[in-house]
Amino acid sequence: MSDAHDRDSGEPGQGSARGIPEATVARLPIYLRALTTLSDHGIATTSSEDLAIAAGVNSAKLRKDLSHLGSYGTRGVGYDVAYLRYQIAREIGLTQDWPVVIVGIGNLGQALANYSGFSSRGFRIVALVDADPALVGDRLGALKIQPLAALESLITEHRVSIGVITTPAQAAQSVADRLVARGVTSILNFAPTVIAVPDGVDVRKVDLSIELQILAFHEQRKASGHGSPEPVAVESA
Amino acid sequence: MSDAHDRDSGEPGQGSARGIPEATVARLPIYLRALTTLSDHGIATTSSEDLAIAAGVNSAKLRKDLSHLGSYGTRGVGYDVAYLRYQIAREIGLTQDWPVVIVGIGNLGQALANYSGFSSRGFRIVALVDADPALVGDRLGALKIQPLAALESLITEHRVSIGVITTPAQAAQSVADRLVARGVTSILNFAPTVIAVPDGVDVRKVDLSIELQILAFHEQRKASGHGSPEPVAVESA
DNA sequence: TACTGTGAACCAATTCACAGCC
DNA sequence: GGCTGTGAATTGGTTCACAGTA
Repeated sequence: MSDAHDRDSGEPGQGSARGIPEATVARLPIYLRALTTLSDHGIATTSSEDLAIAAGVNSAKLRKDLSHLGSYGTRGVGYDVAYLRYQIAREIGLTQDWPVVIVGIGNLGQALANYSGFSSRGFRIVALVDADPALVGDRLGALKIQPLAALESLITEHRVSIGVITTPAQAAQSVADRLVARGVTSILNFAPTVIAVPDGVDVRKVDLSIELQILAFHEQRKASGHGSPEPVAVESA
Repeated sequence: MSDAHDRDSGEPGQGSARGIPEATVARLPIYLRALTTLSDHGIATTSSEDLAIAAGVNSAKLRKDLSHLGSYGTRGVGYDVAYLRYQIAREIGLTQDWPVVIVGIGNLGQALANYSGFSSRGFRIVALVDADPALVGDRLGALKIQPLAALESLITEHRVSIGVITTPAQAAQSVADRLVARGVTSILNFAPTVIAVPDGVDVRKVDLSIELQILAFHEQRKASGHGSPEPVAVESA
């Protein structure tokens, strides 16, 4: 996948107890979401087959993924929804609280600040920072936008370990440097540029226009009949 | 892993001329962006080594990726920035115009509607649609927000082939069904739910809270010394 | 000489298929 | 009987290392 996100650091060759493959880690949140939905619908038990459908993967992959966490199912029966949900949440680390700072309060930063999907999952946005003096002091929900100069003290004050960068591309590296210098070790980067960080710091990037470009590539292929004129139905959806 | 997106349809076993691996496709937009940056800085020629650094990958991967498109470099010299840029843009399909509709004009939908990164790359947002009567009629840039009932006619009128869903989760499937019924074959889904589509339709999903959860997982690992107490420097950044 | 393009080797992820258990 | 958990097989992707060439 694609995402194919790049994960470079982290001891790859360690044969220790807990070596959950990166591809599995990326799917755990999806399983968690599916389990929450099932739970909301009053479903108490599920099978790998049903859960896989709810998560949009195949059941073999789901079982293999879950097997990396432990044996939380019952052969012949399936999985207890609430129990499995808790185990995955714990594995991801959602049973604790993660203070987050958002740097760059443009349209996207505002959208993220208001996004309920964060707060409902243990992420607490504790500070909003922007370089534009015209924005500083504005309220957004319960938070006031702070000047960029306050970044360092805010990180320390709120013990922030995850930073979100929603600045223009040209500002992103400098913001990343300042986050890292103050001890932030995880960065979610929405700025359309590559940022360099020292080893031990995790960066995930989301580039909205890249996603559209990937779609455009496939769309172009479909438009020009480059082999089979009709989309062939290989496997059912 | 990218992100590890799932790509299911599309003839996988076709031995035709053009079988570009999905992982490569996902990186082409990154190379394109890096080339544009180099070009903006007045750089006319580059090597796989320099371009790889600008794109945040290693040079062997870059060369292998480019080799799938053809031989656009010169041994002993490198790549012509403008030429390679054009070739990649053409491969992705950015030399043509892609009309896009955005459904769901909440915070995120608005952010996307205003995002300049789309328009600058051949994506033209031709319609904004929302189910909330209170929003309908509002202007956003050059566009008026239209009622959900207008979705079908807008798709036809503007020949839309790419749809962006930024609705709440519960509305996403119904919107997807309507898009697909009118001939949309590529969907970018921001709603935090799995949507089912028939074979031949491409869906890419972006879930902002999932990205944070993946970071949280690694952050948790770093916090509890689970093997090596200090982050080990394996390779330089 | 310096750099690309690519077979070969390696590694990660997915899928298959069935043993093991309730 | 029905479902999980997992070795084995397969597929896809990355990295190595060097032959080929301007």
